[in-house]
Amino acid sequence: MNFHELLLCEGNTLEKEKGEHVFMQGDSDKSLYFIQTGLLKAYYTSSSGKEAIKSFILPNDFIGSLSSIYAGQNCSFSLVSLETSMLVKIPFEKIVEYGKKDIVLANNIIEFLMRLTLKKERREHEFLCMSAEERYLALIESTPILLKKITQNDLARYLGMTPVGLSRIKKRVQSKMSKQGENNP
Amino acid sequence: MNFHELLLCEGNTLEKEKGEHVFMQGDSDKSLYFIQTGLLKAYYTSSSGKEAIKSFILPNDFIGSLSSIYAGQNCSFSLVSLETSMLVKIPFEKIVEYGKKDIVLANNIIEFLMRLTLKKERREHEFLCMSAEERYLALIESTPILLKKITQNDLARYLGMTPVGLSRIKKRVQSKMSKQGENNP
DNA sequence: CATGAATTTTAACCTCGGTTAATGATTGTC
DNA sequence: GACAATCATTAACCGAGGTTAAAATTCATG
Repeated sequence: MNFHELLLCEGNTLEKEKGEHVFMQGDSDKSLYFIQTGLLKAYYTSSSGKEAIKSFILPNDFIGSLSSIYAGQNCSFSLVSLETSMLVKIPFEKIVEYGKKDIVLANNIIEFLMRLTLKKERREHEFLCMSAEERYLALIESTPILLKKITQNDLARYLGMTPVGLSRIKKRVQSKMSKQGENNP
Repeated sequence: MNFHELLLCEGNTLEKEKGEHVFMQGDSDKSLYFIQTGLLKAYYTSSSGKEAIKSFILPNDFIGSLSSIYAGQNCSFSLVSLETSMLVKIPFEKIVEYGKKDIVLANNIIEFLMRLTLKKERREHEFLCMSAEERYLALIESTPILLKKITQNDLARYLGMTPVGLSRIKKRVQSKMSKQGENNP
């Protein structure tokens, strides 16, 4: 059995309208969600009420709170739908259970975790080595599709800055671009 | 077979003196390293020559470059020994090969990857939601042992700031602490 | 112990991005 | 089409931390 087959036989499909939450920070939710269509955002809310966006989740991505699933704590972030989205929900327990019996599935899970780790490493690298402006430029390069679907507000909170800061950076970048376009002496 | 047994039968032990590199950014190295004793640091070097520290590796940790192992690229960071260290090196290919045949090992790998992902998530959370000062305080709480073994320079580069900045923060924190110690009116 | 090298601290100056608040632009809704 | 609501831009001010360079401290090694 592979991951996809497991989803079909053990998963439940659910639909979330724009603005509906799948779970909230502080909840206990030991499920994994597979996104079929739509767009979601995973975000932290700090004690002072500020929002920081962990990730956007696109079709064919998975999402779930590892700290709830694995570390025995509550969800460290909230998950909300930005567009009407179709999800498949599956208890993580089921995955572990089948993974213990089925080696093909176990290797699917390994694949999936490796890809996830690689993604997290890239993000770590960006925060460690790049300025806010560089992170913005890198995102334009790597995921231009996302830019069309999300607000500037959300984009800023994903890049680790405020919407005001991002607006300033955009302006700065544009003026650099136009200078680059001029005939250089 | 479990992870530990695989290391015994397929791994090679090697010793690295302080200052010796295991691999350099840009190399191709598709091995996983298990640290028995000692201390290592994994760090990025930016195009402008600046260093940012990805992680410190302590006994019983694993380290390897996922981008080389898995993404078919070169190592995105360098790995250097900070103290004389004993490592066990194993080609990642071997792990995959055995993981395809042995379900106990496959589940060991899943365990290991989950723990790694959880660690990366915590670090992502710190960069997204905390100031440099808060990250410093959090590290004092969570890993005081590390503070005794590494230089301020390395600590700063791990927290995403300069040694000068860290020195300033330390001073600020100390003055706060001493104020807290006074009799509050 | 003495010397030099590395590490840490301090100071002066500067830049980037946060904060607050006002102003425009867009969007949705009745 | 008018209104509110949300979103984006702009401006003024501020503070955290970067940069550079010098001074102080610690460490290593002959």
